[in-house]
Amino acid sequence: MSTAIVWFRRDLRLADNPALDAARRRHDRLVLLYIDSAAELAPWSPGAASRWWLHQSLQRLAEDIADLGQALVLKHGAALECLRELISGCAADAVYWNRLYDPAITKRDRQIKDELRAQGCEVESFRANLLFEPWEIRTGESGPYRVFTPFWRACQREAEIPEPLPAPSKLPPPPDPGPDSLRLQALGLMPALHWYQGIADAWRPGEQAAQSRLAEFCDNALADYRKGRDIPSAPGTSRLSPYLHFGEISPRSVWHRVGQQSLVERHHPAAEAFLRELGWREFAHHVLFHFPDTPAEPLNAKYRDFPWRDRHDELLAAWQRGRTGFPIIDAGMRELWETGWMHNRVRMIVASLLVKNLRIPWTKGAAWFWDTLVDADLANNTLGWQWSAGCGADAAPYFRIFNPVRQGEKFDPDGDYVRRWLPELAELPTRWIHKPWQARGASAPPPNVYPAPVVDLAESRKDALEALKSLKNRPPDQTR
DNA sequence: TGAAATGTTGGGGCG
DNA sequence: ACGCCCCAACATTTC
Repeated sequence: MSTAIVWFRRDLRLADNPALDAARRRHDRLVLLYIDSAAELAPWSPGAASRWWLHQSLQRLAEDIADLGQALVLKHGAALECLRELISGCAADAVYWNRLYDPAITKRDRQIKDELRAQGCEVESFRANLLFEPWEIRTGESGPYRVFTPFWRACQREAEIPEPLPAPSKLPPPPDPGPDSLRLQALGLMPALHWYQGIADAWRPGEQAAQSRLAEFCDNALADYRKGRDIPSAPGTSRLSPYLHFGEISPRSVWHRVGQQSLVERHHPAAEAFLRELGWREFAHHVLFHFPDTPAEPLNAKYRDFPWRDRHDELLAAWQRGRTGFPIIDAGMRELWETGWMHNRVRMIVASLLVKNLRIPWTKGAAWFWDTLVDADLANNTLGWQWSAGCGADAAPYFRIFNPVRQGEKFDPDGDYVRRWLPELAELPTRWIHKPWQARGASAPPPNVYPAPVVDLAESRKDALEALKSLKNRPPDQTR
């Protein structure tokens, strides 16, 4: 009689779960475990919106497991201690988990693996959450990639991506007696105040919802993805990011479902464009794995001395609350606040404004996204912000400064997105919808209804370029 | 996965 | 018929 612990982390699914699959094939008794070990992941323990999602997702997973006659065991505390207690409590022989790649997590997991093996426990980790391991993909000089396109080409030279594993239809029972479990409520993941109604209305966490979201995307939006993905008022993107972050769906499942779409084969331009976004996710994890300091430090070292604005609390607050006076920005920031998510096109626009026009450090934007996004992911968030700030891998050149008016007119031409999130501008004619400060007479929104712009676009753009020039004259570009 | 400044072209109005 | 100007539309350069 042998017992294995399956340690769930951010792989909150039954389908295509290699650790679960191996454990149920090799052992007669299973303990299905989740440990709330957020404290040891500081400063990148999950933010408020992520904790809400995690709570919901754990609830779904526990239900799905209960349907198979098993139970999800919940623990709280340092992971190594929890595992040790459980191993001795149920005489477990093995611990299995699926790998994660955040620096603090890889370090901790390595330690746990060593310690448990030293005490004679079998430990195995599995690839489940990435298509390609960060260490598998190497440049010609066998270093990590820092540019996306050659990285993605190298990935595509790798072997075919295996088909996802089916969900088990039955599971080995728990040991007898089964281990104690905390109640989900006791983890304290749900916010004390009821601010999450908008998020709850916008999302349905869990593995089943992830599968139907994917199917709906493939049926309705995939064919027109290349254009549709840039229109924030339209359902043109997959909205799979939170499901992928928490592992409610695996990238392999997405890869194969998109590749098999009857109308849109793998090499159809629409499928390639979408799968390329999965590629960016891979790239973000690759970069974070090889450059573990990047959540706090620019990859390009010369940006450490960038002349950020000194006192920016008020401007930062205006940006966070969606009170900058630029409709596309404010609409995005309110979509984020209300639903825990923001359309990717708009993420780029709000990031550009914060970093370039307001000259507020990108780490402040990253911190706000970390706390408010339901898909907050250290790899993706870090790459995205460093890309926007121009200091990261394959970054946008610093002089690439988005003009929120132009971007609004280009990607939200009728103002549908702005009107949806800024009801105070609902009556404003389309002509002024992206520049209400130019409206005159009755259609002009009074300043107590909608604020005037917090910066002058032309002037702040010039200042940003000036700041960049001050970097250029610095000693040789020391990238690290 | 930019924007603005500057340069070029070509059609139409008009003396 | 012609040259001139205006300016939109596009292309190129620069940041």
